Amino acid sequence: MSNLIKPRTLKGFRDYLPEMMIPRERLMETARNVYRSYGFVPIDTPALELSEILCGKGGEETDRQMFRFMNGKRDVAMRFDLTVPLARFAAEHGSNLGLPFKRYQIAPVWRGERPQAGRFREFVQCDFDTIGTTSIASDIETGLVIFDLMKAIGFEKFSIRINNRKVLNGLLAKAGLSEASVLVLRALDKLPKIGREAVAKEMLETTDATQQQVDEVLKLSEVSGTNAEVLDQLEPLCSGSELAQEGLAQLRQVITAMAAVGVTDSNLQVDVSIARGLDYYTGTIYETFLDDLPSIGSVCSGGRYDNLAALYSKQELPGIGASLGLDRLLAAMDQLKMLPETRTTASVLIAQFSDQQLQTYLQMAQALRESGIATEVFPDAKKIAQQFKYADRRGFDAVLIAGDDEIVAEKVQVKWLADGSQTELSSAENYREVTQWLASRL
RNA sequence: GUGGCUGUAGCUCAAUUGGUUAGAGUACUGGAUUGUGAUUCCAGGGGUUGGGGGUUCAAGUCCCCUCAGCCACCCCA
Repeated sequence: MSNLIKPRTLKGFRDYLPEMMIPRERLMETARNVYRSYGFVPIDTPALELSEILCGKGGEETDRQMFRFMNGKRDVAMRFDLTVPLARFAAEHGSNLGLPFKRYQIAPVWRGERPQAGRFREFVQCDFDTIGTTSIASDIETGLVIFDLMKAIGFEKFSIRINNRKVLNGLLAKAGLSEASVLVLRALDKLPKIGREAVAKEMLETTDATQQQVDEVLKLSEVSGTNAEVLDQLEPLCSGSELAQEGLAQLRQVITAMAAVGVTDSNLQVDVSIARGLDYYTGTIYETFLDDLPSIGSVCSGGRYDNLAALYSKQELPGIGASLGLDRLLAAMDQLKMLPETRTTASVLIAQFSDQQLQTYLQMAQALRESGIATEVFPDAKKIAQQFKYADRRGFDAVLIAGDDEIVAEKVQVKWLADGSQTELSSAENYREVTQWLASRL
């Protein structure tokens, strides 16, 4: 009869072991560095907010499936994204921020959705947004940040899909389908997945559109080819709609500018079917898929919005931003076996021969750390074979060996684990030779 | 939130038509090898078969509930 509590985590919530957490922290650092390289500044906001802030006046939280509960008499909820809190933040601190304002925020969010591969109830988003400007330069920059981010993480084969809501909205208006735009776009979004026929069927079933109107919209499904070709094919479709033409021109500008900086068709594709994302997107929209694992979904999406803080402020706040799904990306990298099996944060292990020499080892370790080399001293004077095994399993780069013989001779043996080579170096001058040798190879 | 599939050592999997003390590989710990890691050999620890209930002389195998994972919706990172 056991009254122990069974240790377990809630559905969609997970623990992160070192082999997962080490690359996870590295990803966050990479994102941070890329954002900073464009001048984005960090902010943070609370995990918990008043429900009315997160779901608006009507309290229509049905879609978002957020974690919501009463805290005494307060109706509160956990944030489900970082964009809504940014809107509140901007409205609250607007006058102090100065515009344009570029911020990044790397933080966990919570959604009560049913989990699946790459979909969790708690996951970290890495958001970056530029608010207070409608310039197309921000649209371009957003695409470049996504590109840099993916490259910096180590991806070559990825596709940033780009579209413009104005093209879509213009064409819908032209076809007389503005009323049903949400439903029509939702169906259109499934085009690559379920095909033209199924999309047409869904549109006819969920809206009161006529066959003719549906055919009109689905002319979009016929465009194909390179970005230049797609843009040219869209030209006649957009004629007659000022809005659509404006969107098309913006699309062209972004594509051209990104190409000028080296982002080519292999990583950036115009995709007229992408429409999703929150309802508030009004211009350029981005989604990013991994060519080797498209089923995991978009790992980085975003877009332009006209008025972010409409719920909280009378001041109009246009902007554009996107969000990297860190945990989804990590799940994808895990599936693609892209994660190193490193289980150490130090690169050098100092073997311990006898506890009599512990001080020597500590001094040695300190000397290495002072030159920026993360070093671990093995805690027990165990058999040397076991200490090597430990170093090998954890993924250390090198083992330092200093037994009585070496210490007397003022020498240190450095064994490089990758190739098994061993070098004897002097321990004089506070291990200068050792630190230099290591620094040159790490 | 709706519908479906799955669940056996840390991991990958076994276990005749329900039939005795649930096995193997690998990983882990120690030894062979008292100063050298991916080889070899030996030994050891680790499972109330996700949890609970039911049917049966007998359940890892069948039924129900629950929890978790996965898939399709929904939605989205």
